[in-house]
Amino acid sequence: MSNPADVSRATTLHVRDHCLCLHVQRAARALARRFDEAFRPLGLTNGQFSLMMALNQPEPPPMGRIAAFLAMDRTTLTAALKPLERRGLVEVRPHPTDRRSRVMALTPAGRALLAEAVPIWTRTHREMEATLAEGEADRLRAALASLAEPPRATH
Amino acid sequence: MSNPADVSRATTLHVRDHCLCLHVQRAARALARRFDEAFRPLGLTNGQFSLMMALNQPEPPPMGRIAAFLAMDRTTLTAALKPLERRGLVEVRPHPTDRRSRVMALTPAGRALLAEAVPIWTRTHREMEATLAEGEADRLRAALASLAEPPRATH
DNA sequence: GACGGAAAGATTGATATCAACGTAAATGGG
DNA sequence: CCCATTTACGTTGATATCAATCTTTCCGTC
Repeated sequence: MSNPADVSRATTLHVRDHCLCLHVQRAARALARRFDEAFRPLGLTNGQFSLMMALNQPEPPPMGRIAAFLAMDRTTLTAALKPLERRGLVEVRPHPTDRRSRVMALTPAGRALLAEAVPIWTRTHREMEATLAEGEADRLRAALASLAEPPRATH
Repeated sequence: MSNPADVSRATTLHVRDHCLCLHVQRAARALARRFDEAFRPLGLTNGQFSLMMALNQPEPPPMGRIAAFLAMDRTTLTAALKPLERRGLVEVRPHPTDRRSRVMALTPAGRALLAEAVPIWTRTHREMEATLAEGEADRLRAALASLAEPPRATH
């Protein structure tokens, strides 16, 4: 039944308990569900909220910059914009000078919906942060940010 | 142009810098890409690796237990099994006594592929953990685990 | 100005994710 | 034993995610 080449029980348990990738994916799914549920009355997901918040700036940003900020593929951003455009919350326009590029901006309806979403975020985030020890949130953010950075070249 | 009801610049920046959900999603995407790339020679994704590792136990577990462990929807697990079944890495069988339930088990080919994947995980994980300060990984895992827990009822 | 490489996105195809709804089986109370 | 409830999954439809590949445009060099 058991082959000597198989992964041992001890190794299995070690990986399960220590894999940061698994821990992060698990937390990502749980948090996504929780915020999705909170935003549901507005018809927004956590990802749509974060994207719209990233677009809420004076100068309409190009797609590449936002994709990098969200650490997502450019093509994922293209797809994520579709439902928001359909609902008239976001507008995509050609870049004024660079014809390769496109810039994104919230519409008035988008800004209005975002304003409704912020109190929900505040409440949900406060509840969530309450499960963490004092000062733990800051440390957590810092650690996640360093993990999200692309691997440094070793030279 | 600017409506008094709009979300202020200060609020926008606060949410962007503090939202744990965003930080976790970002790290999740970055880590997923990194492990996916490492496992690519084997044709595995990080999620498939974690799932197979979770199945690598003496008793074939039922779907619900694994879905809970991975903090994912049961239907997501159903979908995730499809490619692994097609490749003959995992087998799904009816539960021996409970006819509602189904249990999953690695095939010999699945166990063999998992054995190839473990050294890749070890190397990649070591590189990744190196970007964290001493003891930071343990704290990070603990914080993520508490975030991944379902919100406690307040009574 | 032509040309070659780099940059910015789009499209396609595969998998991942979950809510909503539906089905079947176990379970507990009468 | 019967029925209502709970439990365990599946299916469908929508969105999310990324690699691979392609097109268009910009920029620097000659």
